[in-house]
Amino acid sequence: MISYPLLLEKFQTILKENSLKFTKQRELILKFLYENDGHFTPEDIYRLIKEENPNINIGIATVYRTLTLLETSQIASSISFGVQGKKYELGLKKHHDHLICNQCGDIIEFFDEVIEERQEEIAKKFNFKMIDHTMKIVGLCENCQK
Amino acid sequence: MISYPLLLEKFQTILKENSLKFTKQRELILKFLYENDGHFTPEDIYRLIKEENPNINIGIATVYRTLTLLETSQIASSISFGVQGKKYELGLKKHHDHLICNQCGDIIEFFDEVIEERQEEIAKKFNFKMIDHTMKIVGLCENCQK
DNA sequence: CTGACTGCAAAATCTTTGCAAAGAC
DNA sequence: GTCTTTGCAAAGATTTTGCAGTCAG
Repeated sequence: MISYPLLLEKFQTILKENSLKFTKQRELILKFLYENDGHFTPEDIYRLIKEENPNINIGIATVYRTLTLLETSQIASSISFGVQGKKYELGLKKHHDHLICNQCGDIIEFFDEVIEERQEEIAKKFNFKMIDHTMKIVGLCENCQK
Repeated sequence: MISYPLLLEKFQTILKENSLKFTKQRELILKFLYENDGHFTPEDIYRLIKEENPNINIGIATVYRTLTLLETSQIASSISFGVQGKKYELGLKKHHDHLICNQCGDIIEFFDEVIEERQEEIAKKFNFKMIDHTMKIVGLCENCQK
Protein backbone atom coordinates (compact mmCIF):
# COMPACT_ATOMS: atom_id res chain seq x y z
CA MET A 1 0.00 0.00 0.00
CA ILE A 2 1.21 3.45 -0.88
CA SER A 3 2.37 5.70 1.98
CA TYR A 4 0.58 8.93 2.70
CA PRO A 5 3.47 11.21 1.73
CA LEU A 6 3.74 9.44 -1.60
CA LEU A 7 0.01 9.68 -2.17
CA LEU A 8 0.11 13.34 -1.35
CA GLU A 9 2.93 13.85 -3.78
CA LYS A 10 1.03 12.04 -6.48
CA PHE A 11 -1.98 14.24 -5.89
CA GLN A 12 0.11 17.40 -5.96
CA THR A 13 1.72 16.35 -9.19
CA ILE A 14 -1.66 15.82 -10.78
CA LEU A 15 -2.80 19.21 -9.56
CA LYS A 16 0.30 20.88 -10.91
CA GLU A 17 -0.04 19.19 -14.28
CA ASN A 18 -3.50 20.64 -14.58
CA SER A 19 -2.76 24.07 -13.19
CA LEU A 20 -4.94 23.36 -10.21
CA LYS A 21 -4.18 24.48 -6.71
CA PHE A 22 -3.36 22.53 -3.63
CA THR A 23 -5.67 23.66 -0.88
CA LYS A 24 -6.27 22.76 2.74
CA GLN A 25 -9.71 21.41 1.88
CA ARG A 26 -8.44 19.17 -0.87
CA GLU A 27 -5.75 17.84 1.39
CA LEU A 28 -8.20 17.11 4.19
CA ILE A 29 -10.39 15.08 1.90
CA LEU A 30 -7.48 13.11 0.53
CA LYS A 31 -6.21 12.49 4.05
CA PHE A 32 -9.64 11.44 5.21
CA LEU A 33 -9.89 8.80 2.50
CA TYR A 34 -6.39 7.62 3.22
CA GLU A 35 -6.92 7.27 6.93
CA ASN A 36 -10.39 5.84 6.88
CA ASP A 37 -10.63 2.48 5.28
CA GLY A 38 -14.14 2.05 4.08
CA HIS A 39 -16.81 3.52 1.90
CA PHE A 40 -18.30 6.92 2.54
CA THR A 41 -20.97 9.17 1.10
CA PRO A 42 -20.02 12.78 0.33
CA GLU A 43 -22.20 13.73 3.27
CA ASP A 44 -20.30 11.34 5.57
CA ILE A 45 -17.00 12.80 4.49
CA TYR A 46 -18.23 16.35 4.92
CA ARG A 47 -19.58 15.72 8.39
CA LEU A 48 -16.63 13.72 9.68
CA ILE A 49 -14.08 16.20 8.40
CA LYS A 50 -15.95 19.00 10.11
CA GLU A 51 -16.09 17.05 13.34
CA GLU A 52 -12.41 16.30 13.30
CA ASN A 53 -11.44 19.83 12.27
CA PRO A 54 -13.80 22.23 14.01
CA ASN A 55 -11.44 25.07 13.25
CA ILE A 56 -11.50 24.54 9.49
CA ASN A 57 -14.23 25.76 7.20
CA ILE A 58 -15.39 23.46 4.48
CA GLY A 59 -18.53 23.33 2.40
CA ILE A 60 -20.40 20.35 1.04
CA ALA A 61 -19.95 21.68 -2.48
CA THR A 62 -16.20 21.49 -2.08
CA VAL A 63 -16.49 17.89 -0.98
CA TYR A 64 -18.47 17.02 -4.08
CA ARG A 65 -16.10 18.93 -6.31
CA THR A 66 -13.04 17.35 -4.77
CA LEU A 67 -14.43 13.83 -4.87
CA THR A 68 -15.16 14.24 -8.56
CA LEU A 69 -11.64 15.49 -9.05
CA LEU A 70 -10.16 12.60 -7.10
CA GLU A 71 -12.20 10.12 -9.05
CA THR A 72 -11.20 11.64 -12.37
CA SER A 73 -7.59 11.49 -11.25
CA GLN A 74 -8.09 7.85 -10.38
CA ILE A 75 -7.17 8.45 -6.78
CA ALA A 76 -10.62 7.66 -5.50
CA SER A 77 -13.35 5.42 -6.81
CA SER A 78 -17.04 5.19 -6.13
CA ILE A 79 -19.75 2.63 -6.02
CA SER A 80 -23.29 3.69 -6.60
CA PHE A 81 -26.36 2.81 -4.61
CA GLY A 82 -29.12 3.83 -6.95
CA VAL A 83 -31.15 6.66 -5.63
CA GLN A 84 -29.21 6.68 -2.41
CA GLY A 85 -26.19 8.11 -4.14
CA LYS A 86 -22.60 7.04 -4.21
CA LYS A 87 -19.98 5.97 -1.74
CA TYR A 88 -16.32 6.74 -2.20
CA GLU A 89 -13.16 4.97 -1.24
CA LEU A 90 -9.50 5.38 -1.95
CA GLY A 91 -9.03 3.95 -5.41
CA LEU A 92 -5.39 3.05 -5.30
CA LYS A 93 -5.88 -0.35 -3.85
CA LYS A 94 -5.79 -3.34 -6.11
CA HIS A 95 -9.02 -3.64 -8.05
CA HIS A 96 -11.68 -5.47 -6.12
CA ASP A 97 -15.40 -6.06 -6.01
CA HIS A 98 -17.95 -5.76 -3.25
CA LEU A 99 -20.31 -7.79 -1.15
CA ILE A 100 -22.95 -5.45 0.24
CA CYS A 101 -25.19 -6.26 3.18
CA ASN A 102 -28.77 -5.19 2.66
CA GLN A 103 -29.41 -5.03 6.38
CA CYS A 104 -26.50 -3.27 7.99
CA GLY A 105 -24.95 -1.72 4.90
CA ASP A 106 -21.62 -3.33 5.60
CA ILE A 107 -19.34 -3.71 2.61
CA ILE A 108 -16.90 -6.56 2.20
CA GLU A 109 -14.26 -6.41 -0.49
CA PHE A 110 -13.08 -9.36 -2.50
CA PHE A 111 -10.98 -10.14 -5.51
CA ASP A 112 -11.35 -13.12 -7.77
CA GLU A 113 -8.95 -13.87 -10.56
CA VAL A 114 -11.34 -16.15 -12.43
CA ILE A 115 -14.03 -13.50 -12.59
CA GLU A 116 -11.54 -10.89 -13.75
CA GLU A 117 -10.43 -13.10 -16.59
CA ARG A 118 -13.92 -13.95 -17.69
CA GLN A 119 -14.78 -10.27 -17.81
CA GLU A 120 -11.93 -9.63 -20.19
CA GLU A 121 -13.08 -12.46 -22.37
CA ILE A 122 -16.67 -11.27 -22.41
CA ALA A 123 -15.65 -7.75 -23.36
CA LYS A 124 -13.55 -9.16 -26.16
CA LYS A 125 -16.40 -11.33 -27.37
CA PHE A 126 -18.60 -8.27 -27.82
CA ASN A 127 -15.81 -6.13 -29.27
CA PHE A 128 -16.29 -3.94 -26.27
CA LYS A 129 -13.47 -1.77 -25.01
CA MET A 130 -13.65 -2.24 -21.26
CA ILE A 131 -12.82 0.84 -19.22
CA ASP A 132 -14.08 -0.32 -15.90
CA HIS A 133 -16.20 -2.98 -14.33
CA THR A 134 -17.99 -3.41 -11.08
CA MET A 135 -19.56 -6.34 -9.45
CA LYS A 136 -21.86 -6.16 -6.50
CA ILE A 137 -23.16 -9.11 -4.58
CA VAL A 138 -26.08 -7.96 -2.48
CA GLY A 139 -27.41 -10.01 0.38
CA LEU A 140 -27.09 -10.61 4.08
CA CYS A 141 -23.77 -10.70 5.87
CA GLU A 142 -22.94 -13.37 8.39
CA ASN A 143 -24.11 -11.28 11.35
CA CYS A 144 -27.38 -10.15 9.86
CA GLN A 145 -28.51 -13.66 9.02
CA LYS A 146 -28.93 -14.44 12.71
CA MET B 1 -40.23 -16.30 -22.72
CA ILE B 2 -43.53 -15.85 -20.94
CA SER B 3 -46.52 -14.72 -23.03
CA TYR B 4 -48.19 -11.45 -22.26
CA PRO B 5 -51.49 -12.96 -21.11
CA LEU B 6 -49.62 -15.17 -18.69
CA LEU B 7 -47.59 -12.28 -17.40
CA LEU B 8 -50.73 -10.25 -16.93
CA GLU B 9 -52.30 -13.08 -15.01
CA LYS B 10 -49.26 -13.37 -12.83
CA PHE B 11 -49.42 -9.67 -12.07
CA GLN B 12 -53.12 -9.77 -11.31
CA THR B 13 -52.61 -12.67 -8.96
CA ILE B 14 -49.96 -10.78 -7.08
CA LEU B 15 -52.25 -7.77 -6.85
CA LYS B 16 -55.13 -9.86 -5.58
CA GLU B 17 -52.95 -11.57 -3.00
CA ASN B 18 -52.07 -8.17 -1.61
CA SER B 19 -55.52 -6.59 -1.85
CA LEU B 20 -54.25 -4.20 -4.47
CA LYS B 21 -56.22 -3.08 -7.46
CA PHE B 22 -55.66 -3.68 -11.12
CA THR B 23 -55.73 -0.32 -12.85
CA LYS B 24 -55.32 0.92 -16.38
CA GLN B 25 -52.10 2.72 -15.45
CA ARG B 26 -50.55 -0.34 -13.88
CA GLU B 27 -51.44 -2.40 -16.91
CA LEU B 28 -49.95 0.15 -19.29
CA ILE B 29 -46.65 0.12 -17.46
CA LEU B 30 -46.52 -3.64 -17.39
CA LYS B 31 -47.38 -3.78 -21.09
CA PHE B 32 -44.77 -1.17 -21.89
CA LEU B 33 -42.03 -3.19 -20.24
CA TYR B 34 -43.22 -6.33 -21.94
CA GLU B 35 -43.32 -4.82 -25.39
CA ASN B 36 -40.17 -2.77 -25.19
CA ASP B 37 -37.07 -4.77 -24.85
CA GLY B 38 -34.49 -2.56 -23.23
CA HIS B 39 -33.73 -0.45 -20.23
CA PHE B 40 -35.74 2.62 -19.38
CA THR B 41 -35.74 5.37 -16.80
CA PRO B 42 -39.02 6.14 -15.04
CA GLU B 43 -39.07 9.34 -17.04
CA ASP B 44 -38.66 7.43 -20.33
CA ILE B 45 -41.51 5.14 -19.43
CA TYR B 46 -43.72 8.03 -18.41
CA ARG B 47 -43.05 9.96 -21.58
CA LEU B 48 -43.38 7.05 -23.99
CA ILE B 49 -46.59 5.81 -22.44
CA LYS B 50 -48.08 9.28 -22.72
CA GLU B 51 -47.01 9.51 -26.36
CA GLU B 52 -48.52 6.19 -27.23
CA ASN B 53 -51.69 6.83 -25.29
CA PRO B 54 -52.59 10.48 -25.65
CA ASN B 55 -56.07 9.76 -24.42
CA ILE B 56 -54.95 8.27 -21.11
CA ASN B 57 -53.92 10.28 -18.10
CA ILE B 58 -50.94 9.14 -16.16
CA GLY B 59 -48.66 10.89 -13.69
CA ILE B 60 -44.98 10.43 -13.09
CA ALA B 61 -45.66 9.55 -9.47
CA THR B 62 -47.74 6.60 -10.60
CA VAL B 63 -44.89 5.41 -12.76
CA TYR B 64 -42.52 5.50 -9.82
CA ARG B 65 -45.01 3.80 -7.55
CA THR B 66 -45.76 1.10 -10.07
CA LEU B 67 -42.13 0.42 -10.89
CA THR B 68 -41.38 -0.03 -7.23
CA LEU B 69 -44.32 -2.39 -7.00
CA LEU B 70 -43.19 -4.35 -10.05
CA GLU B 71 -39.68 -4.62 -8.72
CA THR B 72 -40.87 -5.79 -5.33
CA SER B 73 -43.02 -8.35 -7.09
CA GLN B 74 -39.97 -9.45 -9.03
CA ILE B 75 -41.63 -8.68 -12.31
CA ALA B 76 -39.25 -5.88 -13.13
CA SER B 77 -35.67 -5.25 -12.19
CA SER B 78 -33.50 -2.20 -12.21
CA ILE B 79 -29.90 -1.25 -12.68
CA SER B 80 -28.68 1.90 -11.11
CA PHE B 81 -26.54 4.62 -12.63
CA GLY B 82 -25.39 6.49 -9.57
CA VAL B 83 -26.80 9.92 -9.30
CA GLN B 84 -28.41 9.63 -12.69
CA GLY B 85 -31.00 7.27 -11.33
CA LYS B 86 -32.16 3.84 -12.32
CA LYS B 87 -33.23 2.05 -15.44
CA TYR B 88 -35.86 -0.64 -15.43
CA GLU B 89 -36.43 -3.72 -17.52
CA LEU B 90 -38.73 -6.69 -17.38
CA GLY B 91 -37.23 -8.93 -14.78
CA LEU B 92 -38.57 -12.26 -15.87
CA LYS B 93 -35.86 -13.02 -18.32
CA LYS B 94 -33.10 -15.32 -17.37
CA HIS B 95 -30.64 -13.56 -15.08
CA HIS B 96 -28.00 -11.66 -17.00
CA ASP B 97 -25.42 -8.95 -16.59
CA HIS B 98 -24.70 -5.78 -18.53
CA LEU B 99 -22.13 -4.15 -20.75
CA ILE B 100 -22.76 -0.42 -20.69
CA CYS B 101 -21.39 1.97 -23.27
CA ASN B 102 -20.10 5.20 -21.80
CA GLN B 103 -20.54 7.07 -25.02
CA CYS B 104 -23.94 6.16 -26.44
CA GLY B 105 -25.48 4.63 -23.34
CA ASP B 106 -26.22 1.40 -25.14
CA ILE B 107 -26.67 -1.63 -22.94
CA ILE B 108 -25.71 -5.13 -24.01
CA GLU B 109 -26.83 -8.10 -21.98
CA PHE B 110 -24.77 -11.18 -21.38
CA PHE B 111 -24.78 -14.29 -19.30
CA ASP B 112 -21.78 -16.24 -18.20
CA GLU B 113 -22.03 -19.51 -16.36
CA VAL B 114 -18.49 -19.37 -14.99
CA ILE B 115 -19.04 -15.97 -13.40
CA GLU B 116 -22.32 -17.09 -11.90
CA GLU B 117 -20.66 -20.05 -10.27
CA ARG B 118 -17.78 -18.06 -8.91
CA GLN B 119 -20.19 -15.61 -7.35
CA GLU B 120 -21.91 -18.40 -5.48
CA GLU B 121 -18.57 -19.64 -4.25
CA ILE B 122 -17.47 -16.21 -3.13
CA ALA B 123 -20.67 -15.63 -1.21
CA LYS B 124 -20.23 -18.99 0.47
CA LYS B 125 -16.64 -18.21 1.36
CA PHE B 126 -17.76 -15.11 3.27
CA ASN B 127 -20.80 -16.79 4.81
CA PHE B 128 -22.82 -14.26 2.91
CA LYS B 129 -26.40 -15.02 1.96
CA MET B 130 -26.62 -13.80 -1.61
CA ILE B 131 -29.92 -12.22 -2.57
CA ASP B 132 -28.89 -10.63 -5.79
CA HIS B 133 -25.86 -9.71 -7.75
CA THR B 134 -25.09 -7.36 -10.56
CA MET B 135 -22.16 -6.95 -12.75
CA LYS B 136 -21.55 -3.99 -14.99
CA ILE B 137 -18.80 -3.73 -17.52
CA VAL B 138 -18.44 -0.11 -18.52
CA GLY B 139 -16.59 0.96 -21.63
CA LEU B 140 -17.01 1.68 -25.30
CA CYS B 141 -19.16 -0.39 -27.57
CA GLU B 142 -17.98 -1.50 -30.97
CA ASN B 143 -19.53 1.48 -32.75
CA CYS B 144 -18.29 4.14 -30.39
CA GLN B 145 -14.68 3.01 -30.66
CA LYS B 146 -14.54 4.26 -34.23
C1' DC C 1 -1.06 39.86 -9.35
C1' DT C 2 -3.80 36.38 -11.68
C1' DG C 3 -6.55 32.78 -12.06
C1' DA C 4 -8.28 28.97 -9.41
C1' DC C 5 -10.88 27.75 -5.23
C1' DT C 6 -14.13 28.36 -1.54
C1' DG C 7 -18.51 28.75 1.02
C1' DC C 8 -22.89 30.05 0.55
C1' DA C 9 -27.31 29.95 -1.12
C1' DA C 10 -30.02 29.21 -4.96
C1' DA C 11 -31.03 26.06 -8.64
C1' DA C 12 -31.39 21.72 -10.72
C1' DT C 13 -32.45 16.69 -10.60
C1' DC C 14 -34.72 12.98 -9.39
C1' DT C 15 -37.99 10.80 -6.27
C1' DT C 16 -41.51 10.69 -2.68
C1' DT C 17 -45.53 12.33 -0.20
C1' DG C 18 -50.10 14.55 1.13
C1' DC C 19 -54.47 15.11 -0.39
C1' DA C 20 -58.92 15.36 -2.55
C1' DA C 21 -61.20 13.24 -6.32
C1' DA C 22 -61.82 9.01 -9.01
C1' DG C 23 -61.94 4.19 -9.68
C1' DA C 24 -61.79 -0.97 -8.63
C1' DC C 25 -64.18 -4.59 -6.64
C1' DG D 1 -69.99 1.60 -0.21
C1' DT D 2 -65.27 0.85 1.05
C1' DC D 3 -60.71 1.15 0.48
C1' DT D 4 -57.04 1.69 -2.87
C1' DT D 5 -55.17 4.50 -6.55
C1' DT D 6 -54.51 8.48 -9.11
C1' DG D 7 -52.76 13.07 -10.65
C1' DC D 8 -51.23 17.12 -9.07
C1' DA D 9 -48.38 20.03 -6.75
C1' DA D 10 -45.58 20.53 -2.97
C1' DA D 11 -41.90 18.65 -0.33
C1' DG D 12 -37.58 15.92 0.12
C1' DA D 13 -33.11 14.41 -0.83
C1' DT D 14 -29.01 14.76 -3.17
C1' DT D 15 -25.97 17.13 -6.25
C1' DT D 16 -24.58 21.11 -9.06
C1' DT D 17 -23.95 25.93 -10.17
C1' DG D 18 -23.37 31.12 -9.94
C1' DC D 19 -21.05 34.43 -7.61
C1' DA D 20 -18.29 37.48 -4.81
C1' DG D 21 -14.66 37.17 -1.79
C1' DT D 22 -10.32 34.52 -0.68
C1' DC D 23 -6.15 32.21 -1.44
C1' DA D 24 -2.26 29.63 -3.85
C1' DG D 25 1.49 30.12 -6.71
